[in-house]
Amino acid sequence: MDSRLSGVLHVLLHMAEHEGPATSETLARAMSTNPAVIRRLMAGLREEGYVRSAKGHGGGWEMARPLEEITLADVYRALGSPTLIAMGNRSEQPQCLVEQAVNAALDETMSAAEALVLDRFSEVTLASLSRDFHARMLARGSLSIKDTHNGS
Amino acid sequence: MDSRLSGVLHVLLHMAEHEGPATSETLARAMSTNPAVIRRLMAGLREEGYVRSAKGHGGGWEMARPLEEITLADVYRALGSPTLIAMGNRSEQPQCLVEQAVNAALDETMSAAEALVLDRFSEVTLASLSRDFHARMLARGSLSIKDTHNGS
DNA sequence: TTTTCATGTAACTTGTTTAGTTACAAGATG
DNA sequence: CATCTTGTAACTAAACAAGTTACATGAAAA
Repeated sequence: MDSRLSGVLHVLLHMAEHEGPATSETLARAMSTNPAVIRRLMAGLREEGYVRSAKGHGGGWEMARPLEEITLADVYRALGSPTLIAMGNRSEQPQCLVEQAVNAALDETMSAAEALVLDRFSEVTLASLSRDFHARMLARGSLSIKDTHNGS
Repeated sequence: MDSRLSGVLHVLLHMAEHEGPATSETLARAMSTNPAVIRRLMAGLREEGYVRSAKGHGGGWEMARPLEEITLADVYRALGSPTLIAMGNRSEQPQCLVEQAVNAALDETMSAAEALVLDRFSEVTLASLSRDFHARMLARGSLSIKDTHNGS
């Protein structure tokens, strides 16, 4: 199952907590994955201007805009709007009228579900996710993000 | 992409139009696929009692209940409730509080979308799909289902 | 200027899932 | 008993995300 959105949000919040630029290496360790995966995930966000990257000493990744100004819908689009719905039609543009009727019914429902998701995404900012994270940290009694992960 | 629901609905409506039992062979031709695919698709529906199958001469597939009594939700469940949403979490039960916050936000949205789909499915019967199909047939001026497919 | 660090990106491998295919056993009808 | 049809397992093919490896590019430090 596609976990790119989940992954990239995780990365972004870690970045936001990080003092100064965070390298792909650092982020990859926090996510138990590979630096190249981080770079691949972030490519679209960089192009859209949500994050910045720099090469060489002291380089790495930084937020380029405030968390308040970035919604989940922005992040989702920056990933290339990957498929949300797992069920599709057997064929688009079928000649068979039976299949047309089936497609019409399913399309209507799936479009509504997709619209619902995008609506909600557009109403959640990275800042609100960050607030939720800090609330969880208080609830647990952790003082730093470093206490909060052991590889995951 | 998973097109089993689309496929099985297509099969069911063809079956409903068919005089007497329809063989897997016949249905497979109408769907441009293989008889074994039809049998595999229908296995769950047979177990749930929505369709009947018979071996030997004059055998094949028939509806076991009126179209009016079968909803898309019934069919969906008979398929084993395959995944509706294509995006998931990187890991369930993460230790990382960042990931917990991300998961919570995504889960909430995805659950809502899934509930919306299932709600709609439960309100659409095979009979209503069939009515839509017949309306399309009238609109096109076809007199028989046989005019409506050339392999699809 | 040379070394080191870090990103950018392509290519390949792996794992998972659906669809399609083949083959054949089991059972029902003529 | 011959034929038809389902039931099911096993295999292949195609698609796709994720992980991995490798190396070119470019920036900072020594």
